[in-house]
Amino acid sequence: MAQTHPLNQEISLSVIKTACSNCNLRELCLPFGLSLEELERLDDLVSTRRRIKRGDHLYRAGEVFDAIYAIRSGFFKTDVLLEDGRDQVTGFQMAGELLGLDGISTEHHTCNAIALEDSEICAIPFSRLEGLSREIHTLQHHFHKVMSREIVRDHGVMMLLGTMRAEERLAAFLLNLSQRFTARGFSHAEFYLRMTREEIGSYLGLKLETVSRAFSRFQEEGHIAVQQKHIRILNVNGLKALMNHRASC
Amino acid sequence: MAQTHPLNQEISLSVIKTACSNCNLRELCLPFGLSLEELERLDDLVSTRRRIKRGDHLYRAGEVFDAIYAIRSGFFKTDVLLEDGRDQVTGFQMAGELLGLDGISTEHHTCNAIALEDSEICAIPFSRLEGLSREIHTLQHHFHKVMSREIVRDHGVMMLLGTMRAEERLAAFLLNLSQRFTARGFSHAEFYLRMTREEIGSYLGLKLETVSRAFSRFQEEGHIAVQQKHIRILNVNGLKALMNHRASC
DNA sequence: CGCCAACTTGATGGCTGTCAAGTCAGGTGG
DNA sequence: CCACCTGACTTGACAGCCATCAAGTTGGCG
Repeated sequence: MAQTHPLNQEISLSVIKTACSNCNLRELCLPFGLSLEELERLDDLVSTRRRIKRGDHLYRAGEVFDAIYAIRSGFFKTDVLLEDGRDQVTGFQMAGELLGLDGISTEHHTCNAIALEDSEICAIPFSRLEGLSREIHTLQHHFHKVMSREIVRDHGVMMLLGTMRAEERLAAFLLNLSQRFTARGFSHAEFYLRMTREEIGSYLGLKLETVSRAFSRFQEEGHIAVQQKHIRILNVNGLKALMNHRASC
Repeated sequence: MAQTHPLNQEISLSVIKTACSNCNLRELCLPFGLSLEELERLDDLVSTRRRIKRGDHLYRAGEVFDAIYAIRSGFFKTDVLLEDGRDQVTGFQMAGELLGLDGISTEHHTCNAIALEDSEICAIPFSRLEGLSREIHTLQHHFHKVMSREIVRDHGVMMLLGTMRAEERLAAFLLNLSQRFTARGFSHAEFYLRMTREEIGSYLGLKLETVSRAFSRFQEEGHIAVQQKHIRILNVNGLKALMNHRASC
């Protein structure tokens, strides 16, 4: 029934119609757990797709919210701006993840979503999603889980910002990326960063110089190999040990 | 129809049956926007109430999740523990706010909820809430808003932890508390802290000594009057200016 | 080929953590 | 009722991590 080996790195060219029912990401995304018939009803809803070029906004803080977005391919960041000019990256999102959940609360987006590479998204009109999830229990429950997962993720970031030192934060960041790439069928040990040192620093509550220094240090100690945005993880356990550094102290 | 002046500081003794339909907090809590008939259906669901003594757990990380909790009276903190022993307070919750949303994601609670004073909560079985919100559109939508608001709140905390200095964080914390007390009909300028300096520090990513020093400094500068846990805000604008301190630099 | 953004690396300083000592308030028991 | 005790808090001295400022390097793109 449900495909148990959900992801391939190469996308079959025979897939023309871009719909949830034949999307490679369906096991990571909103359609998780739906029956074939239910999937087709979701397809109707997710008819709008959009390409977003690298550097362009998917939405901006303050804009009226009316849809959430599933990332079909590509890479995004979200950031928040304070009145006084400070800003912070609140997350990096990759294929299969949802964007825009923050907008439900006030019916206006509260952050900016910006593509870090040419990307493709599926727009899901929110009122129609609510309608369908009133009819499809599985969809409703899964959507609630996705929102809850976002809350848990945010708690993890708060933990990171509140209790970890610079190198621990960066180690946690790399391990998190690695794990998410793995879940998408990519190498867990080798990947390209889509974001700048400054964006990483903003996310981790550090300055770009500190991020750069930490990368260099990890390389000196043989945990990773860095060449600009290309990262190879040489010693996963080394990074994990770094992350839990406090345990020994 | 709906009571437009929702909160009184003294609770009428004539209210015996503790149900959403005659709860003083209904405009802050889950019942917001429901009709009388819908309210009664929610009442059936929220039949379980519980008293939690100061210091006791409402739930613990790892326990199976099956209900969310509305705070009827009292004050809670939630905290997360890392494997290596580090922990952090992820939030303080007061009357009318919901606890346990983090548990939906994995069907297990991911944090501890601990009463900071003798409290009373309403347990809301989650599967029944999902059932009812499939039937009552308003309830569904409001619940989504509440979850989304939690995400936005977390982004605010990330901002605070990632970009603000100690005094800015504490100023933001006090202003946030003040605003929430105001919404509940209490004084915006005078309140008792339910939590210790250490808990404040944990929440703000600071050590308790730093919190203490910041309080002293605020007092010296005439922004507040502190006497242990009793806080009087003397100069709201002063605190706001402190919070946006970076603007001038 | 040249420009520019992104990145690396070094030197210095400041904020906040750490360690330590002392104060205060509330609760308990004699 | 008071002395004592304990946890919470305050304050001081010092140190370390990371921010800041600065200069130089790299790589990509027109």
